[in-house]
Order: sequence, then structure tokens, then C-alpha cells
Amino acid sequence: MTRLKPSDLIPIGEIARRTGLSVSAIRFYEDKRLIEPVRSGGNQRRFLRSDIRRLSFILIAQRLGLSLTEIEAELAKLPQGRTPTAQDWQAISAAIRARLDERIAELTRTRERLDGCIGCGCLSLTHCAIWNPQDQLAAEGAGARKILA
Amino acid sequence: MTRLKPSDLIPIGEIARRTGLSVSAIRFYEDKRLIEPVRSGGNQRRFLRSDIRRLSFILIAQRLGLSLTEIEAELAKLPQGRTPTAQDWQAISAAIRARLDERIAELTRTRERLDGCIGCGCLSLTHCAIWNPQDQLAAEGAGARKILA
DNA sequence: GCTTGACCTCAACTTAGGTTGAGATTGCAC
DNA sequence: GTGCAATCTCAACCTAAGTTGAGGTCAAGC
Repeated sequence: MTRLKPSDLIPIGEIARRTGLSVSAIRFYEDKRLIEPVRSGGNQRRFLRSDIRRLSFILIAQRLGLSLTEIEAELAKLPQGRTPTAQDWQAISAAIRARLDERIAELTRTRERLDGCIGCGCLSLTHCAIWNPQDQLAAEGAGARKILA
Repeated sequence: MTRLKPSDLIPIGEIARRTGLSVSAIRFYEDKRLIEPVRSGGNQRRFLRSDIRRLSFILIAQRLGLSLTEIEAELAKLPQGRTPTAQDWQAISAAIRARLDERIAELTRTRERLDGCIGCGCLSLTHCAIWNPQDQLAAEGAGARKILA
């Protein structure tokens, strides 16, 4: 067991400075169980340097379009829920790439339909090519609708 | 002036059936000033057939990725805030196409960066090609972050 | 004239990803 | 041992795009 030197225990403010995240966002991620800092005697959060890497992963994955829930799922796939290494990152990024491909294809199909539609001006839900593609979105419960965007 | 026959005044339930929208969504759109139905003697909403066209426009534009606020802006550009005609639709859809192009380009750039990055596994915010593109999102006020998605 | 279904308003709730503020503690320097 | 910045918790608020429910009214058929 490597013994932790106090100097390896980083307070939240410094983590915020080093990741560019706000303190409140970091606390929010802990709430969502994306990170689990240890606590000082006085109940203050103390982070390891590997937590910076973990937060970086969150930021990058978010940037690629994953929700925090999806990110949690990716992180949970790792044995012992450990912080992703270069190897893990390869597997995860391949999965992410597939999702990205899908989105691009979706948008491209929409653009093609729009091109076929410019000038028709029908605006009829029974005839419009944009409105009528097979891939209708299913409604799912309350709250904001998911839009093709 | 064309005189309105009572049979031209459509109650909200029928509008809902004919557009596929829920009654509550239609009322919500009125709240947001996207449609302005007239009222019956007993204060019930009465719609014109042209409102179906207007609602269709909203649905289609939403599908193309516009927010309700953006849709309101597009509708407001039309003289007298009228319901879009085939001609109007050409102008609007050209504008929408530009936005769509932009989004596709953005996602494609992200994919390229990801391809360059698979295998590097750096996960460092100071070096990562995905994290560091010029087109950083600016934070804008409270609430949900806008994600590149 | 009564019942029933469609309609009305208004307020509260939903998800996602956080921010903001109040009031109380901690921890480090002097 | 004191002062001040950083930290803590918890609750409330924000946007988007609606939904849900309570309590009340309208309109049409019998």
C-alpha cells in the first residue's frame, strides 16, 4: 500500500482551478456519483491527482455528446470503477465514435430530405418528406421532448 | 372581407387530432405566442384551418432542430406575422439548411479529432485534441450547459 | 333540465446540468 | 488565539418543452 502524503490530497478549489470546472459542478458530480473524493478530518473534500484525470474524462465525453448518465455507465464498465487509462479510453472512444457516426448520418438524412423539400412548401403533415420519415421519435414520459438536433 | 362560417372555427380537440399534438402542447404554444386562436362566446379556443398549417410548420421546424424561440423569430419575420406560405417556406428552409450544415460540420470535426485521439488516451485537458479546439463554448448564465451534441 | 364530454385556468411537477445564496465550519497564517 | 478565505450542507432557482391535476365552465344530446 502506498501511503498518502498530505500533499497528495487536493482541496476542491484547486481541483476547480486545474480542471476549469466550477466548485459547484464538482460537488454536483459527486452527488451523481461520478467521483468519490475522500474527506478530511473536518469533512472537507480531498481529491487525488487521478481525480483530475477522471474529471477530464467527464468533460471530454460530455463534449462528445454523452449525458452524465451515459458517462456514469461508461465509467461503471471499468473494473472496480477505476479511473480510465489509455487502454480503457480506446475501448470507450470506439463506442463513442459509433454514436457520433449515427448522429451525423441522422442529420445528413434530414438535410437530404430538406433539400428535396425546399420549394415544395407543402407544410402538410400527411405529405411532407421531412415530417414523415420512418424514424419517428417515440414520446417517452413527461418533461422536455427529445428533438432531432 | 370573407365572412367566417361557424364550421370554419375548429375546437382544440380536433386540432390536436389533426396535428398529432396534445391539447396541452397547443395551449403551451399559444402561451408562447406561436399561435393566436380566437375565442368562442364561452371563452373556448377556436382555430382556423390555417392554424393547422402554422402548427405543421412548428413541428417541422422543431424536427429540423430549431427551438421554439427560434421558430417564433422565424415566424415574426413574416409580414403581419402571417402563417408561412410556400414562398415563405423557401426562404425559411434555406436559412435552416445553413444551420444544419453548420451542425454537421461541427460534428464531423469532432469525429476527426476523436479519430486522431483514439489510442492516445492522454485525457489531459492541456493536450487533448478533442478538448482543445478553438471553438470553445462560452458559458452563458445559469442552468443547463449547452453541449456539442 | 340534466348529464356527459370537451373545454377552461392556474399551479406544480418533470429531466438535465448545473448555479446561487444562507448560515455554519474549517484550516491556515500571523 | 484571532482573522479571513475556503469549505461545508441544504434548499431554492434557472431553461426547455411540455405534462398532470384540481376545480370550475361550456355545449350538445336526450
